[in-house]
Formats: sequence, structure tokens, C-alpha cells
Amino acid sequence: MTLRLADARALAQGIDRLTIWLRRQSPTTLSSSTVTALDRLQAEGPLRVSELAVREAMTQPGVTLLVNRLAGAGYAERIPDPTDGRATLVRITPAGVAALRERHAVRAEVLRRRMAQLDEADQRLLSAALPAIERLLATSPEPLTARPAQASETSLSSTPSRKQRS
Amino acid sequence: MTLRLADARALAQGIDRLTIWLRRQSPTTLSSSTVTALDRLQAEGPLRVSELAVREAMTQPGVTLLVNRLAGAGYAERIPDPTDGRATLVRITPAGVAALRERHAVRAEVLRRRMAQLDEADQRLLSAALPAIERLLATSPEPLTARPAQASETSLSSTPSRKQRS
DNA sequence: AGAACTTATATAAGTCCCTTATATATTTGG
DNA sequence: CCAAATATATAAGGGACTTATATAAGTTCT
Repeated sequence: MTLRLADARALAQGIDRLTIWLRRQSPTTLSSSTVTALDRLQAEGPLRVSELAVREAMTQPGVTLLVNRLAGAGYAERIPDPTDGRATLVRITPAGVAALRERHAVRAEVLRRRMAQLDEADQRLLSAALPAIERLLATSPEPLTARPAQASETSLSSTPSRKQRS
Repeated sequence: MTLRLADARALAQGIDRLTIWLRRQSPTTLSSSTVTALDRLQAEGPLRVSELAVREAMTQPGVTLLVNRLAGAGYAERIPDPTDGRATLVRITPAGVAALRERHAVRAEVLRRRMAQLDEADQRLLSAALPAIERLLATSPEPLTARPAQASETSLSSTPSRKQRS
């Protein structure tokens, strides 16, 4: 057993802190939810509003609002679903692709500069671990898929309760 | 040069996706801002409202509201600053420490289970990279400190503009 | 074919957590 | 000791979600 709980704890904290650090370094123009939605639309192609809601772990009305914002900014557009007149497909636009690329480029560059300050050995360790991280995410049963959250006692929750409807 | 831009890009994406995955796996009761504030209060001891605002990259009134929520939940308390009657110090409570430990334990356990599914070689690669990640964060000029954000063109920003006051 | 479901999205109203602008309370300096 | 500076709180507003409900388009049954 090479892996200990302490390792998981260290990795979890490292992820948290890197996330915070990255967010603060790059004066991001896009909110986190718009980025993950755009990422998905780019990776998976046009999706229905309801499909996007499931994958992004949001409610359908929430996604309608999100798509309104994306469409308002020119980053996505609604197109009719040829197979079902009730549904609308959401498609990322070239401007959306560009915004996404820009954001990722900025963050990657910030991170690259930071990594460049490590010594050779540490850089090699990081490079070597990347495929493992890749596999850590790839083996996921639901790669980036949703899971319902649960209610909270106080008002500190970041994931308000989600009632199931029959 | 062992380190390439592609590596930084891969790491940035890995961080993003792990963050999303972790958030979705653990039905978190605490909002992200409360966790980072509590983390800091635990790590650095009692802080003034205004000091917390600077370090958490929030406005002072925002922190007042945050502290109200924390106090309401019993996770932090206000104590008078002995050196200045105008100021109040914010201190994490035992309940706050417990909530933090609980949250971190859950997330670490989720991550540990996932890591355990990797083969031995990948686990070793991850373990080996942890100290490098540690140093990546440690060498930061401002380890977890704030930086002012900047305005956005549309309403998609996650970091609303922050005017400087003379 | 057409009335009665069912399903897909949109709208309405409310909450949470931040913002800017301003008020209140305490300290400090002339 | 009063005026300016400083620390926090309050007020009003906005962004991004939620639940509940309405509208529009397919499906089914007789």
C-alpha cells in the first residue's frame, strides 16, 4: 500500500489552494459556471437545455438563465432541435470558443511561470504525475456528471436542497 | 527544459476538473467562501474584519456579512480587540474547527477512494509529486493572499469591479 | 382526428452572497 | 477637547442560483 490518507488530504488541500491561487492570479472575466458550461458545449457539441442541466448539476430553469447570459454575451446560441420542436439546442459560438481559449491560455501561462520557478527535479515530478492525474479523472464512473446535493442545517450551504419530484 | 506549456495546460485543467469533481462528490454544507475564511482563521488565529477582507479578497462590508453568517452558525465569534475599541476580532470556535475538520475529512476520503483505484505505479507517481505541489504553493510571494480584480465587459464576470477609493 | 396526458423550456418569485455608498462609533492629533 | 481619521455596520442593489408554475409541442388512446 503506497497510498495513505495523508496523501489524499495533502492532494485535496493542494487542489483547493491551487484553485484559489489561480482564481486570484487571473482576473477572470467569466464566472465559473459559464466556463464549465462552455467547456462542456465545446467538448460535447450542442446540447439540450435539460441535458446541460443534468450534466452541470443545475436545475433546468437555472440553465435557461445561464444560457440567456451566454447568448447575451454572444458565447452561445439557441438553435431548434430538428428532432423535437419543443426542445432547443445550445451551441457554443466561435466567440465562445475564443473566450474559452483565452481564459485557458491565461491560466496555463500563470501556472507555467510558477512551475518554472521550481527546480528541475520538482518539475520532472510534476510532469511525471500528470498522466496519473489524467487517469484519476478518466476512471470516473461519471467523468464530469452531476449528483444531487443535500439540504443544510443553516444558511451556509453552497448547495441548496433539491427536492425530488415524483 | 523539462517543462512545457502543455504541462501547465494539463495541470490547470486537471485542477479545474478535480475541483468540480470533488465539489460534486461531497454534498458540502458549507459555501466556498465560508470554508476559506474559516481555514484562514484557523491557520492564522483571530483576525480583524478589515484584515480578513484584505486576505480573502472581499470588501469589508462583505466580510461583515460573512462573519454574521459564521456567527449565526456558531462557527466563529466576535471578540473585542484589546488594542483598539473600534475594531473587532473574528475568532473561529471549536464548532467551526470541527466543521472544517469534518469537511476536509470527507473530501480527503472521497479522493482517497478514487486514488486507490489507480494502479501502484500511478499511486506512486502521485505521492511523489505531492511535495512538488507543496513547494509550488509555498514559493508563492503571497501564499493565499488577495489581489484586486478588474471589471468585465458583460455581466458574466465572477469578480465584479472594485473601485479604489482615495 | 381530437381531447387528455406527457415532456421541454420559459417565466415568476424568492434566497444567498456578494457589491457600492453611507452611517455610526472610537481613536488620535493639533 | 474638538476635528479628522479609521473600523465596523447598515442600506440598497445585482448576479446566479433555487422551487413552483405556465406555455408550447409532441404522444397516445378511443
